[in-house]
Amino acid sequence: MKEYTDKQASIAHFAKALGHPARIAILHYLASQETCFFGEIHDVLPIAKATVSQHLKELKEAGLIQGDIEGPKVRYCIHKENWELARVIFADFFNDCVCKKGSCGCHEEQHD
Amino acid sequence: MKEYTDKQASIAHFAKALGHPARIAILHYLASQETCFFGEIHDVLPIAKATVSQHLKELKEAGLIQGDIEGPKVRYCIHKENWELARVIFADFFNDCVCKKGSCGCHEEQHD
DNA sequence: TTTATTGTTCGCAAAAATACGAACAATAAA
DNA sequence: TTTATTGTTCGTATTTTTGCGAACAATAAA
Repeated sequence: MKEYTDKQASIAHFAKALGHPARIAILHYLASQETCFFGEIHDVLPIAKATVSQHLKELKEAGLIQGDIEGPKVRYCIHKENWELARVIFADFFNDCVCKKGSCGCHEEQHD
Repeated sequence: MKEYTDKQASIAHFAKALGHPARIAILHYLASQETCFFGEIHDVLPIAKATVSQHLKELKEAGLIQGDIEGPKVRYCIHKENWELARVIFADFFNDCVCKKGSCGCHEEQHD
């Protein structure tokens, strides 16, 4: 009956931001390019620019990217510090949540 | 203008399943308990049992947990193989997506 | 100054997610 | 067999997400 912990909320928040293929594609692209203007991101995605802008906004609000205005263009980039934070949070989560051998009775068979 | 890759869809799919604090809390609980019956999970969450059941269904459909019927009860458990798969997928993703020094022009200052 | 270019915001529509109580099915207990 | 326990499914309401075109603001170019 307790509420969720800050940690749980934090993990869920990052995960939610990563929970759409367009946003994953954006992050993949940002990591692969020399430059990362909005227009280029838009060019490699199968969605309208208004939608791209929305996804970028969500990633920015989650802290995963940053956007810098450069003339009439906007240069986007992964936010390194928060990215490292997210990496650690997920790594810890996957480590904490291993179903230790014997911790529950469902190890006999792994069926679905 | 291309569509998303299978990899991108896969990452997003797992992330989406992790994108709610109740589901994170469920996974935390499953990893911490000797037994993991539905009722116990319900007891530690601040939501109705119908909602708990729904979240468990989503986690199961994402492949992250499994449920075994035991008498009138259902014993839930993390699905080890898929859990490892997700762990690797996320670790790779966070490794691939580092904004390499000099890869784009936004390293001078890290403001938001 | 006028005209392009660039990207955000607005307004809206459609779809999906979240949540609940009630009804239900299945097993166990009396 | 009847009753209680356990968890899922159904139906529904509310909210959030996703997506688009059009309008807009800001800078750059002509």
